[in-house]
Amino acid sequence: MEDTAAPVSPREQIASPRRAPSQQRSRERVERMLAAASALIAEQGSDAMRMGEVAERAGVSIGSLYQFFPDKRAIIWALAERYTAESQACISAALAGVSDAEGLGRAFSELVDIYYRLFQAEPVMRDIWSGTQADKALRQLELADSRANAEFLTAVLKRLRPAADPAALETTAFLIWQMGEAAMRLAISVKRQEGDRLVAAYKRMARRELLAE
Amino acid sequence: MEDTAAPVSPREQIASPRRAPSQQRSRERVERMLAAASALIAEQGSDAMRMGEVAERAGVSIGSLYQFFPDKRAIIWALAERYTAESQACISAALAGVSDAEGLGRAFSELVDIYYRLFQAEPVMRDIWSGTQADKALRQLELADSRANAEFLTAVLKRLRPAADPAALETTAFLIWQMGEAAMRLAISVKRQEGDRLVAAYKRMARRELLAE
DNA sequence: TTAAAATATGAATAATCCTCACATTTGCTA
DNA sequence: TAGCAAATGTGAGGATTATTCATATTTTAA
Repeated sequence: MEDTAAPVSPREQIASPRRAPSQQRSRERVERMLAAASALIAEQGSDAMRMGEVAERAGVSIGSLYQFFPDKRAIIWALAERYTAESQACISAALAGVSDAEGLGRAFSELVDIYYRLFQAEPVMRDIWSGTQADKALRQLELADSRANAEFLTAVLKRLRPAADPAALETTAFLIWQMGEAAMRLAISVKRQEGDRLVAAYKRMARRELLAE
Repeated sequence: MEDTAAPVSPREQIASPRRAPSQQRSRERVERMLAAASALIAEQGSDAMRMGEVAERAGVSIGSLYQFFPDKRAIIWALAERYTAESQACISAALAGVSDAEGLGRAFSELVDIYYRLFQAEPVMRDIWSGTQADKALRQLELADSRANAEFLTAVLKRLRPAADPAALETTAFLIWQMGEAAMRLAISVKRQEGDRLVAAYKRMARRELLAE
């Protein structure tokens, strides 16, 4: 009745990759697909997003959608990748010029504010990073992104505390980063006022850890 | 073609509740269903868990499964509820007798260790709390659980620092708790050694926040 | 001009969740 | 104990949706 001897779970199979659009026409259509997906995720969440609806709203056939995205997750991944690229640039810029403890404190505080506002304003980003735990590929992307972001922080810390154990600084930066994301996620899922207080508390904790010691 | 005027997204509809098993026979069968679900989640994750497979492994028909669980999420919720009940008892016990800062430090440290070991040892628990973001009902359960756990911590803090603003203490406790869960999730998704260091770093940060100030 | 490559299409396939009409078992009362 | 109502058991089939594929069209490049 079932598969006679399936070596892997069907859900784990990796979809065959698709060609990247090479012509102007298809590049535009892919953009429309991503825009449609983004809008639908904002409206209903990525779980409720239907492939047929994405195609319809983008004005393409369902077949065209699958011409460029091997499966549903690939669309979400593509959107996620854009967000990571954007935010990394922003973080890198914010931390690049930091040269003393005071500067770090200020830059970090601003960064948290920016991220918090971003989380509040971007339902798509929120949705994608929420689903991160369920999807291995997405989880890897998020971890890689988090590590990259932590890297910027680590670089600053190494500059400020040359004597400290580099591995410990890396751990600290990575943890602070991940906790920040957790704090944001928590903050947006409770009442606004409590959310603000949670983010403020996180900021205080993180700054204490970053500056002291 | 589509629904003519669907007032709610079909995915958001809440499944009709089911009768609780009242006879000995059915209670045993429900136990078997939960055990089967648990085993399958441990093997493949809750997303890959198939209702048909749960029924088959439990030795019941698919219809019987739906007799007691309105939908797939309900099974996962039932398992989640058991874990929360168990862990709350454990946390309450660990923090109940704390009366001074040193005791809090010790109790908290032990609690983190216990949780970390639990996370490492229980793939089902891990899986369920991971999927928490995607499922509104589960997310609510997790938040409620987290609040309840933070409550124990808050109670201790209020005892130790009667002068402090109670709302601030609550926020602190809640945040520390959620961050702990984030740290655990992170720790188990990286190499063991790095995970250990991350948990240790979290412990240090959290203790500093709990004891100082 | 024309053949090859790229792209477009949507009916058909496949995998699953879940329902429902009907069968069986249990608990209870006369 | 007979007999009935409630509880429980069953699995074929309805419904939804991701994904494929044979085929048609458009673009590129020689």
